[in-house]
Amino acid sequence: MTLAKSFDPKAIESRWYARWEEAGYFRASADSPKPPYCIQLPPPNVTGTLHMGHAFQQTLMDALIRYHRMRGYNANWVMGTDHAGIATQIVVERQLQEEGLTRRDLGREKFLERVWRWKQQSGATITRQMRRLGASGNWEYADAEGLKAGYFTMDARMSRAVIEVFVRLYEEGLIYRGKRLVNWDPVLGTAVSDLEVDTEEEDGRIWEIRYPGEGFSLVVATTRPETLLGDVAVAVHPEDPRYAAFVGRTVRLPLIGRPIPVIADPYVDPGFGTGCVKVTPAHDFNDYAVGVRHGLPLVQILTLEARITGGTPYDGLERFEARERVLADLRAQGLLVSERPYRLRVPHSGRTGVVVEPMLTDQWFVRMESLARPALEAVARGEVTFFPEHWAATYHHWLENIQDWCISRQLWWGHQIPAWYDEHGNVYVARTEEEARRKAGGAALRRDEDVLDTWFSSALVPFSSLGWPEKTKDLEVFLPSSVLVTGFDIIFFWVARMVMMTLHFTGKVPFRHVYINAIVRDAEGQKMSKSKGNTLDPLDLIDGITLPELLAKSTVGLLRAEHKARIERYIREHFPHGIPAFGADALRFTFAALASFARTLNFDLRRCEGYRNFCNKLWNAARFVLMNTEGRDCGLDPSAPVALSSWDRWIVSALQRAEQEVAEGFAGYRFDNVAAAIYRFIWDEYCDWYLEVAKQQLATGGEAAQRGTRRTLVRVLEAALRLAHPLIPFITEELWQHVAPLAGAAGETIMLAPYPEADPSKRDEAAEREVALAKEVVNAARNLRSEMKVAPKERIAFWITGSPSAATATAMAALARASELQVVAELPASDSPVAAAGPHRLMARIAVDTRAERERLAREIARLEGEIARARAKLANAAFVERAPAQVVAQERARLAAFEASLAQLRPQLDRLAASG
RNA sequence: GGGUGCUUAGCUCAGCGGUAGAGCGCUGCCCUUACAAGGCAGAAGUCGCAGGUUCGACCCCUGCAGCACCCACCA
Repeated sequence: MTLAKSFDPKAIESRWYARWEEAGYFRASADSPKPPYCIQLPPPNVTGTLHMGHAFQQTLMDALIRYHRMRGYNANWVMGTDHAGIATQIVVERQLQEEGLTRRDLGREKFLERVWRWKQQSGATITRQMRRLGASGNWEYADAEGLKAGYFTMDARMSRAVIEVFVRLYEEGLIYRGKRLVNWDPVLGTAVSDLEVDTEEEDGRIWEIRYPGEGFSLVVATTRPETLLGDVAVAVHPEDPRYAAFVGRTVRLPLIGRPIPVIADPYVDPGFGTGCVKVTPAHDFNDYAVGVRHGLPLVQILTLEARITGGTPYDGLERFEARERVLADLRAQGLLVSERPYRLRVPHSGRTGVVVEPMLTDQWFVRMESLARPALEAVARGEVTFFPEHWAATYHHWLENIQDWCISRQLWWGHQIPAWYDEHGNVYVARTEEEARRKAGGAALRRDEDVLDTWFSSALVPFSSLGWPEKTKDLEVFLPSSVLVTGFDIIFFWVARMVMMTLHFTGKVPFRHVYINAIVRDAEGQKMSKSKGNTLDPLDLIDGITLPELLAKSTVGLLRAEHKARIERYIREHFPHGIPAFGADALRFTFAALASFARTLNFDLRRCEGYRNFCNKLWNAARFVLMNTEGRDCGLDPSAPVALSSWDRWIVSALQRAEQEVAEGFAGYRFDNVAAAIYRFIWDEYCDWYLEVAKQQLATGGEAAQRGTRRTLVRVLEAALRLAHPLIPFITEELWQHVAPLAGAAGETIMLAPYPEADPSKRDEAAEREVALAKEVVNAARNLRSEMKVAPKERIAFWITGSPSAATATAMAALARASELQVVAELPASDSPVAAAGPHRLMARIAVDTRAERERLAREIARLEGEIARARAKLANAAFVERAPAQVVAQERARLAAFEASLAQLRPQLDRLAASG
């Protein structure tokens, strides 16, 4: 069967994934005798869609999984999806909003039904997209819901582990409940953790306000004048002489008239502002600490919706409105001393972007200190290793300064906290309501309404996905997993917490390696964002998309209509013809090629196009090989004589080198090096040199030589396909099916074929040297042809000195279009163009364009003279000769000699041309 | 205020104490029966700046500049 002239990714990809999955190639089991290799997928949001970051990360994971599977490991890629509490709830609430409803209109039960429905309906999207990418995940593993999507963090099994962990931590005193100041998102109406708050610098204002006392007054500086309603003191530094006399006295709170004390606290920086600080313990983290130290009361002046409350004249006003009213009133009363522009840091909710408010509420916390210590030690001891290693410093820094983790969220979508209260407010933490009731002695109980932070369940994934709290064999075999592949943005959210929780509950680290992948940006290094229009959908890169379709999908559902024109402009400029279909393999190869240890990855469509071309190159190379080997003797019969040329031995040797490079690349998570080694081997060596030489060998070689060439062609190609399979699974499978039988390789899929390992015994230094020289001669000949403007098709004869090898002769005929290679002791005295290549001197037997040749020679001579001057200067330096390693000095001498020999040949030729011309 | 990373060809990026590299782009010539998504040849970089170490620095050290990001309670 013959292959199409160019490869069609769509046709190939649709064929293979379903077959692989149905055949069960992705499965792994704890009962396998093979050594385990396990990766936990960072579970994507169940209702989400695949973006470039996912596609990148998953490509690398799949490459690792396929690589190890082929190497004989029991490769288990544990799949799953995350319920993503806040994100998912927001989406569904937005849907309700369009119907004019709120979640409270529905009530908790109905609302949750609605979220589950949305989850069922959209949950397949992202796993379907992952399949398009070729992700060979173990979909059936931990698949409690029977959806072939792995676990879901809220499925029965995972939920059980969450409850168990919560109860145990509570019983150990590591979870506690308390009224604390927490970051509050007034739009979502929930607490968020420190990590979910993004502090941004903004242009704002700072005001100075006078607080009058008896016979004196103090001026405080503030960026939030409305909070003075909740002030309970004015603080000064204990050693500030300006204010020492007033400490212990009282000032009156402007607008309110409440008397508040002047206190001394070292927290105050006397050098900043006026040196007086208003203290609002109920609405500021620092002031809270001050309040605690001084036993000050808490005056709450904001509702959970961030409106003023507390019996002030401003009650009911929204906080920013209240600010303006307070300022106006202060101004009216002459208490506003100054107003200046000011750069300030404003905390925003990572989810809604709204300004968060420190709010005094009852919340659940995890005590982190004792959990953090072992997690630090595990990394310090090298039980967990970061790639690139500098990320360990980030990890350490956070864990060393860790704060208690607020885990309760005032949401409905999530794991409801397993705590019940009796009518007296006593709390009973239990696995079930029954158990709680027993503990409460049968009292009537009410369950805590809050749910857990999504990251709480995520932190348990390394063991909960393996069946914990049962003592399963999976836990023994697949924990710790081999490597975690994830982004640096969730080192705190997820990585550190997994290490802490897994160590605490299993005594094992969750994973041995952490590979921190780069963040995907656009080609110009800009963050991808929908409002810029520079996002790329991995599926569009795979399938292609027309300009109108791209415009339509990029501008649909925009939050701000005014962005539309800008986005359209961006897209028309950057994707004037839409996006061609590159196919999953090209996309994957691009990701791998760009995956160096840099922290950003600028995704360039042109790179993707280049690697699509690479796939096409591979396709056509296979086509050529099949055309020349199918139905012919490929040397499978061991009794038939096989003759191997230096070129045949060389390509096998080069393959070993490539295999070695690939192995090193994978071992160090240098996917860019893996991709480069494969690319270079297939394109630069196999296609550009070996295939061309093979044509010659097949055309002119004897029976045994042809057999040897065919055998080498198919065998090397077959191995190269296996070598490339982890990066480009679809095309390699398609081609392998055709090529493998000719190479004598058996098996129903390349996926399970053994991965090629470098075999030192197949290295052939002699062949490599011979071919290197042959290439040099060919290059020199090609250069002569090109410089002398010989027509590409024209065959010309060459003279050559020295004793060219058979490899050189073959290559000259195949690649330099030499009609004849005449070996001579000395080049004839002729004006014909001359070049030097290693020990050889080469002369093209053509009528010369004297001027062009003189110019060419002069250029070449100048280059040689430059090299010679540099080498001589180096060798003339006594210090260099004495102190540099002998090998380096010898190498320098050899270079000099080679340059001089070449020069000695070219200079007389130039003289001769000068004389004759 | 701490901390991390980056600065190499037009663009995107590798690199290494001993001859500056790749992909894309660019120039010229070729529709040579595997591939024009291709072939061949070629141009192109004082490796951010200034010092230092060294026989030798793009690489190691110090300082500086610029860019990016992370953390942090200065009202």
